[in-house]
Amino acid sequence: MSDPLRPYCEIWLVDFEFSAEPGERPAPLCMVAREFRSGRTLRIWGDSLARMARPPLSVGADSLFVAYYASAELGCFLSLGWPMPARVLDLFTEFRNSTNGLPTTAGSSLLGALAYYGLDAIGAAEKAEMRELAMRGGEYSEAERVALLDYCETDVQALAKLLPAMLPNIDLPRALLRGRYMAAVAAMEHNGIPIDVETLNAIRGNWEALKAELIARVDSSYGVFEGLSFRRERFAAWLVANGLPWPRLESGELALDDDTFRQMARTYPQVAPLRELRHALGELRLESLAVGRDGRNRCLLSPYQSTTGRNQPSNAKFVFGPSCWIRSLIKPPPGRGIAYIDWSQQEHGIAAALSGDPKMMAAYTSGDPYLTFAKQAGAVPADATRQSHPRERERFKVCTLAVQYGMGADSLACRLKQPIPMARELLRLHRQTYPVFWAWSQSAVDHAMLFGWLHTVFGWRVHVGPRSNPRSLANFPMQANGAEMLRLACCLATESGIEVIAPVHDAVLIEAPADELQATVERMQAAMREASRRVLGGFELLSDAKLVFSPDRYSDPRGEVMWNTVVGLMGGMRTSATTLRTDAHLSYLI
DNA sequence: TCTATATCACCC
DNA sequence: AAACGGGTGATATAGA
Repeated sequence: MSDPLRPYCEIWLVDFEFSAEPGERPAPLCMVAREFRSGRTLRIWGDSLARMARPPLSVGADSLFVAYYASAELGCFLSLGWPMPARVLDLFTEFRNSTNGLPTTAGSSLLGALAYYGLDAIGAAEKAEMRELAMRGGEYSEAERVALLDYCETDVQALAKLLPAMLPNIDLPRALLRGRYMAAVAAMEHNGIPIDVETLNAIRGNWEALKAELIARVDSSYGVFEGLSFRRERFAAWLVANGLPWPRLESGELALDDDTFRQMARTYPQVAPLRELRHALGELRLESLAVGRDGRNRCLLSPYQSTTGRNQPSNAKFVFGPSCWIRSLIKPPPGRGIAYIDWSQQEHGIAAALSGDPKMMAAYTSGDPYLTFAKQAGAVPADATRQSHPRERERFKVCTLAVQYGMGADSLACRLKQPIPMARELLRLHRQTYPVFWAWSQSAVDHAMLFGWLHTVFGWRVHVGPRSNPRSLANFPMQANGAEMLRLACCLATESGIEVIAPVHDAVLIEAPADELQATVERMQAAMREASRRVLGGFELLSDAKLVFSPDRYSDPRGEVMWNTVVGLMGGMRTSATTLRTDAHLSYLI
């Protein structure tokens, strides 16, 4: 059997220990690197690393860089100003890919992978102790340095055992494509997202007071809060006292979701203020947003974490995690600009191209897939526009999105607020209009059931496990190939020097000097077109770009009202406690 | 008092 | 029996 590693002159197994404060770049403490074949081992403490202009190991295309969760090691490379290795094999990613969809007994950590392959490892307790020592930062005694280097070396030894164990099941060319993305991740994490720290701190500092004030004003006529907490029992008592009926969940508990509140507020307007209060209170999570001393939002992007291979950064730490009004905190520094560029109807385009359905491809290419679907189905005349047939367009749009998620007629009817037969008819029209797509979609589910797995065009795999269902399997080719496309676009862009500062599932955020932003956006869009061609066998997806120049801030239309409300209230609280500015959205509250 | 679970809100 | 894909996280309450 041929050795896939033979083309590589050197194979370096690399691990860093580093400290990582929230929002900061990793600060390397030490590095251990071992050449796999010769066993030659480098053990280098941080101060020596910092003096090296280049890595003390070969990183050219004839060498292989092997790590577990390589974005961490490559982040240390970037902190040290070192070039990225040309060939990266990330065993974390490959372990995820080999177990994806199956229940893991010991997680996807290095220890989990060792356990999975029946390899011995140091104890979890010892590992935790050393991680703590590394995270502590500051000065280290000679004994502590030796202990950290020894510990770092145990992880390299683990790599040395893991590599041969995993190699027979690794498709190396595709693994290298996945590893390549870890370098892009390191670059994006290194860059971070510029944040308006002054406003962030103002909101953080005033939020508790604002919450208490809002509750005090509204709850005086309800008495359903205890401190800052809504109490179900108290609300139930209020309902009884006021003679209001209220929907309940199957479990018998009161239904407290916003939709229920909205519907009930129509019949019983007296609950409307309570609804707005609950809505406003539930809107903020800023305490954990990870912003470094340079005012940039940085956190682990957690590549390959989701089943479909998407990144899965912490919603609490990442500025794109919480509700979208928080994004108004994104603000390019003086002299610079940012752009949010997203593929248009990415999953629809993927479904069209990979299924090869000619009508669906035509619908995508038309620029308005939803209205074109309505035309193809004969529901609107050929000269209809989104102005002339807005209702029909909306119905066919919701239907198109519903199909991507495997929605049934009942749920679609509910979403459309239309009778079930109408939803059934829409779904029937979709099947009738796009028979090639449906055959392709069904064949993916059949393949999964027959073989027990599915994979993307570049080999990201999901196994049929206890959490699989026909809808998630049918959705996998669209979402997972979308993730492939984003990863490739991030690779192409970061490698060509574009400052990509965040990936957002079907979009990227980039930054550039203000006078170069327009040109950089065009280069990014070219990279996104190329990525779509590579994934979709030549089919090009379109993208939209939104540019923001300093001193403006990023803003999402869906969050503008809430942002203005919060900033207005904050301004009022700082200047005068009695002259809070009013806003239509929170008119009940203030 | 701590933890597990259910529910809900938000994102693409 | 359930019927909307992939997620994270806060909160309220029940149970140990």
